[in-house]
Amino acid sequence: MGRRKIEIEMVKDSNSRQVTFSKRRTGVFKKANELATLCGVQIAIIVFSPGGKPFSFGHPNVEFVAQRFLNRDKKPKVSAGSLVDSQREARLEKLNSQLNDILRKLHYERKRGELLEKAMKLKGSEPKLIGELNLDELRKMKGELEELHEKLRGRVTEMEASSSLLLLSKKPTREKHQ
Amino acid sequence: MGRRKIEIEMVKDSNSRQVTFSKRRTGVFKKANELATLCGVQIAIIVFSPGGKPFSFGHPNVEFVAQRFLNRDKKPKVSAGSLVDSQREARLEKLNSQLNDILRKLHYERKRGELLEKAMKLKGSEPKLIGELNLDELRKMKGELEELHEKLRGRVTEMEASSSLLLLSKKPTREKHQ
DNA sequence: AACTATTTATAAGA
DNA sequence: TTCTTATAAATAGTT
Repeated sequence: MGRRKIEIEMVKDSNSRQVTFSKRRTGVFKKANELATLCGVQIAIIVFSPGGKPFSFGHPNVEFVAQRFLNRDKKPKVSAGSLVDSQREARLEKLNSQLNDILRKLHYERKRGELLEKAMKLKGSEPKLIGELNLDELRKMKGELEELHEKLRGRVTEMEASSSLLLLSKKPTREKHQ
Repeated sequence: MGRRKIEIEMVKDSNSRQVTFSKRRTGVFKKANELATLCGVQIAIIVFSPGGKPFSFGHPNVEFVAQRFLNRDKKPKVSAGSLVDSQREARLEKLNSQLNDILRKLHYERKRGELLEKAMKLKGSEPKLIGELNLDELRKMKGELEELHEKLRGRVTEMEASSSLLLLSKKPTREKHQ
């Protein structure tokens, strides 16, 4: 986005990397702040510099957002007893349920993959199918591949959101950074 | 950044606000991903939409970054709570670990399925493409597929490593009753 | 979801 | 680190 286009891959020179980090961290935090303000939403960011120093940004603050994230599907408990105990039980139940659900989906996807592969082989076995792909098709395919890869991270994140919560919920904290 | 400059203040119209949120959330996550890749650093973002739905992004994943952040000034604990507590922690961690593992596999399978499907469509779509083999183009395509696969594989490995580190670094901790 | 006119972010350079 | 500036990228308003 500057004098030249750069590839999004690890900057090799250590000094340049630190410079890039500083500039872009500022950029990301600024964008996050704008998002929070424009849309009236809560957001939290935690990032470690190449040197391992933690930076964070939160609107209204990291703790608050993290707590909301944690508590998003908890039911208010009134009883005395051990709140922690019941929360743990709930977490376990939820994890178990998620696990089973995911396992079913995994099984389904594997089957589907197998079937598709077989179908592919059938098609591919015809010598004639190895054909001249025109440039348009190739470009399209390339674009789709890139798009897929782009989407990958988001998907992973979505699916992991729930489990990450459980880990987060284990400790209260403090923060102050940036 | 568009047709007009806007003030950074809450967007009044609810629908526009949701649209702005979607666009900018994508932008922030993309920037975060670029930062992580360019600088080889860890970052995590949690944000709630105007409708209250949670979104998150993490490199390598939210829980890992969060743990690193939360543990950054913790001292090793010697004593612990009851046996029951630690048993529960163990169960919880094991489940979490399993869940993450399965999620990775599921994600991989889904991606694979999508790719196969796309390849199928390409092959099946244009009969007249079936002709002479253009080696250059085929090689290019093969290369891209391999690259994608490599990236997927790297991602999985990375996450597995993080997962292990996470488990190693964790200490059973007591939650505070609030 | 797509499309562009503009505004922003930022890579290099100082 | 901070500033400058040429260019790449993000996105506001529109379709």
